[in-house]
Amino acid sequence: MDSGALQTLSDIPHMGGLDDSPRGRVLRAAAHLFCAQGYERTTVRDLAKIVGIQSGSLFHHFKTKEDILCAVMEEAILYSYARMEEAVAKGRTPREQLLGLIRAELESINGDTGDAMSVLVYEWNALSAEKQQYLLAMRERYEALWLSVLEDARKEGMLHHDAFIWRRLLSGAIGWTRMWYKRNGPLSLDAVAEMTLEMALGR
Amino acid sequence: MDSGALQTLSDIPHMGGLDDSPRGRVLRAAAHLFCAQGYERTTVRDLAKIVGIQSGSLFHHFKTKEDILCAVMEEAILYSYARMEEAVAKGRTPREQLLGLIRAELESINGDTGDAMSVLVYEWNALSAEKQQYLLAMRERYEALWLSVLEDARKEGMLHHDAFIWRRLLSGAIGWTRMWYKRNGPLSLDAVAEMTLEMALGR
Amino acid sequence: MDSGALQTLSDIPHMGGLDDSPRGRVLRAAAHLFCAQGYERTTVRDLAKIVGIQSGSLFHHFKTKEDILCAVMEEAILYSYARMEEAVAKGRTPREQLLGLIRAELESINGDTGDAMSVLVYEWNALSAEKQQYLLAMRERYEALWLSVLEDARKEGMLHHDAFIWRRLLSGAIGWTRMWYKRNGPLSLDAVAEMTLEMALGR
Amino acid sequence: MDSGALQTLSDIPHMGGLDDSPRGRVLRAAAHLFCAQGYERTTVRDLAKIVGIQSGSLFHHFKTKEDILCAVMEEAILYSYARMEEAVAKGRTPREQLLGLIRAELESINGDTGDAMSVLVYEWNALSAEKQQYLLAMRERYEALWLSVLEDARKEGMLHHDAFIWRRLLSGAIGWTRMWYKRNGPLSLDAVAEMTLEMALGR
DNA sequence: CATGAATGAGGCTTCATTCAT
DNA sequence: AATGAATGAAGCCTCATTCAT
Repeated sequence: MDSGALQTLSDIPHMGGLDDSPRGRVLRAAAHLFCAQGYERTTVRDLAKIVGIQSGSLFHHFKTKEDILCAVMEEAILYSYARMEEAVAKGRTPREQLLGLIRAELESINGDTGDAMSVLVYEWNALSAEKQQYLLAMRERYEALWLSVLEDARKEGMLHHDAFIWRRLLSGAIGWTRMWYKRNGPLSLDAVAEMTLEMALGR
Repeated sequence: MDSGALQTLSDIPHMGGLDDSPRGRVLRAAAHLFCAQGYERTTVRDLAKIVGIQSGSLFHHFKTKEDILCAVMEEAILYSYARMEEAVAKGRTPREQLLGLIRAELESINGDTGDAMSVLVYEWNALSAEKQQYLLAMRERYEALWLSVLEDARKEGMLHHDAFIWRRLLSGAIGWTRMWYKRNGPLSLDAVAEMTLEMALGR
Repeated sequence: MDSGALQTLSDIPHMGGLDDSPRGRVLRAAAHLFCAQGYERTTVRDLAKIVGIQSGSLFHHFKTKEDILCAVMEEAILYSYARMEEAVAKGRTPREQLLGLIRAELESINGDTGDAMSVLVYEWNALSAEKQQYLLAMRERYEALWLSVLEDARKEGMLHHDAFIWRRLLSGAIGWTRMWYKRNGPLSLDAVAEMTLEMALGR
Repeated sequence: MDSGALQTLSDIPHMGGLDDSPRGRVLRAAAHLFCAQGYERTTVRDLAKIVGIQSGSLFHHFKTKEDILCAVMEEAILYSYARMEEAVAKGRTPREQLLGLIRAELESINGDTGDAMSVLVYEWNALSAEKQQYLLAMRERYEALWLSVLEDARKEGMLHHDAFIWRRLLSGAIGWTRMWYKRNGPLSLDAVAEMTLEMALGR
């Protein structure tokens, strides 16, 4: 989270499915900078410098700075959703599916898409109403996947309360891991996933 | 981008222990605007307008805009800490104390200090390193209170894992309530506190 | 019309009723530069330099560069209209009134408001539709004054054609004087006015 | 600011002697856009889009944007001059020649070369001094033709004043027709020419 | 203490022009 | 000839901060 000196692109993890096209390089750098410094505090010159182009050249690929922000968020949602969908498909029981979901979201938040996921949460207000609307549809599909799995779990008696609220408490707990979880520390992401599941289901 | 019309001060909840001095009025308005629009997107003119003074006059009370941000955060920590301390003093068992803590933090985050608490989390990167250092000491005392209560609970066999990690998962879950909890909805804060405790301790 | 090196404000004629307020100084300089170089080719820094302030300071007095253009045009219309109204009031016969009008418009176009009048004609397309609408109301009142005098002349048998068309031919002839009439030349403005009237009425 | 949707080339009148070579197509589009939006407000991308090529390709035909402007003006002068020369040759008396000239210039200004003629007047200042110099020679030849005919008329007692001044008043009146004359209106160009001649010569 | 005009650095964006393909 | 990505200078405007009144 601490930016230090401005890096070059090769120091930034290769996020999601972004290729080495100019567009992909801009989005990777943007996710990193918007997360580390904040959207407003990141200038288009900062961004261009890391990508290795002139600031004016950014505008061949994106019409405005806000479009870049929006594209970063879109990639975050799409890529994370894909990971979650795969996890749900693999799980054989609601418990396995729920663990898979937790594991997938933890991976999205703490892995190579983590910067973009943070930006999605922290810079939401920087978007115009229209762009919020556009992304909201994607976010709803994302949440619907969670709710369907939690609802299954509730029907099997694993949850004693509303699936909505349970998702929200979980969402907060998982999202917050970004603030403290260290990839190279003693704790594996799988272990965090297990503990989170335990917290969710008791025992 | 613009969150509705700019309000006047009397529409903004009377946060914490802030009196009606110029300083108090500025901090209340700042907490509100920084939370609603973000620190960078809030201009000192926006702020002055709500307070009902000219932008130049702000600088008689605070040296810089960043000082205002820092003061908002400081108030948030101090006031929330006081509320938690009181809750712990009232609790007779670790369980009661933990519920009290959860209830107190939920109140801080969703009550009249909620804007300031949000700013504390969302705008942390806007602070210079020195100011972060200054506030970090207060945040550590704040966390220490949580850890001592959780540690007591763990000693009594109520927690099966590290108190640190449990605090972090709880912290995320509680903090995130700001995104979804509605004061005037069907769910009381006490009910949320109970559910959160249940999640933390199982059963 | 040839700008040469950028001048300082004191070299620019003291147009119309503009006082020495910042606003007045900006408008005088703007009329001069917009006329000499064109609106688009005049930068706000050019303008600020002549006024003797920083470019950012312009925006305390006018919200946008376009607002400055609009204000220049407004002053041109209002001031010229006042001059024409006075001339009409003084004339005792349609012939005298018509000569007075011609004389007044020649003065507006070749005198101290000449830059602003040129800008009004040459930079009309630089205005947004809304601002054009706003000024159009003023221009219509301006033209109405001409038409009423020309109509009186026609009723007295001095004109053999439509007043509308006669006004338009006259308007072109008068406006174009800016391209060739030299104040310090051998020809007085009164002489030009006489010749123009003679052209209009024959004999 | 934006004068309706951007058209395609086939909507633009086929000006003067311009063929369908790339050069001719660019000049036709440029005359139209420079007139409708102004030279500075027209981007080379606007221009290329109407022509149906990429903006970079423009520079295979013209070295700079200013060269395009200059070429438009040059075509305007040359074509209009040719039309006037023909009219003079046809006239048998000074009166006929003068009417022919007026008719020819009205046609140039309100016909298919009208855009280019407007550009010649309105965008003169956009040219560098060298290019102005270059075109000035052509304009002088153009004016000389007028003056010789007016001088003949004066010698025959048809004018009571200086031919120079009479040309200037006429030039203004004729040029200004572009602002109000409508081709499809009730008034023919021949009628306007007659009235203008009447104004010039009296009776 | 309050005002509000002025500062001046810096932000986002546009655009004519170039050049490798 | 044509393309279209890239350049880099320059444009308009914003904004925290200062200071004379």
